[in-house]
Amino acid sequence: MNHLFKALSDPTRRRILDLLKDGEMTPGDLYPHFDISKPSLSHHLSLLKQAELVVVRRDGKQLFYRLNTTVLQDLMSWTLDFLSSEDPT
Amino acid sequence: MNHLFKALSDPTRRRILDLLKDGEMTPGDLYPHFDISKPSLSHHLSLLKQAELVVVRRDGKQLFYRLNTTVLQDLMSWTLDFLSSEDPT
DNA sequence: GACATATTTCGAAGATTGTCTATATGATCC
DNA sequence: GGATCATATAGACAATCTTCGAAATATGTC
Repeated sequence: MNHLFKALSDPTRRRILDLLKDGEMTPGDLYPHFDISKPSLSHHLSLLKQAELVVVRRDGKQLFYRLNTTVLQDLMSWTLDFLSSEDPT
Repeated sequence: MNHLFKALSDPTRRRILDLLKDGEMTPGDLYPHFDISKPSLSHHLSLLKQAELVVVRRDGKQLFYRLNTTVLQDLMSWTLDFLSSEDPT
């Protein structure tokens, strides 16, 4: 769970996730959307992968990153747990 | 939104929120649950307040911190946005 | 006003993070 | 096998974050 929150705490990484909403993308596709170097982008993708927010597949030379919504469901549960515990004192 | 994610990215702060689920608490109440100094705890509370995850009221010498679930509803919306955009290609 | 209690703010040390350039890996093509 | 393209890893540096002890603020009591 800590990996997840750490991964989400950076704006660049959240923007990556936003872009992946429309379907899988390669680092090469993502790169022009950011003002950072390719290694930096790669590093962000690595953290997202560690947090299991994305999954990767390889096709030839390219890697395709795709959203993994499983962990986001965990985030939903985590959040709901607070909303349901609200004490209307 | 960035303040929110940054605030949630620390385990100590998430634990504070957990403790506040059962109702409002003072820094003095929270302190024995952690292995950090009072200034550190105070700092975490300050970040949670900045992120609007908690609200504070004073009664005499004591400050009472309480969960503010409004922002957590925003987090829910943010998360749901991903789950609904899942593309079953 | 002097003192005690509850909590925060200040200033600095150490750890973690984001970024870069340079180099390495993996896959394809000739 | 060598060249090339796509991407990752290594190592270094600056910025940010967490933490602390010391000092400051706010409230209440005598």
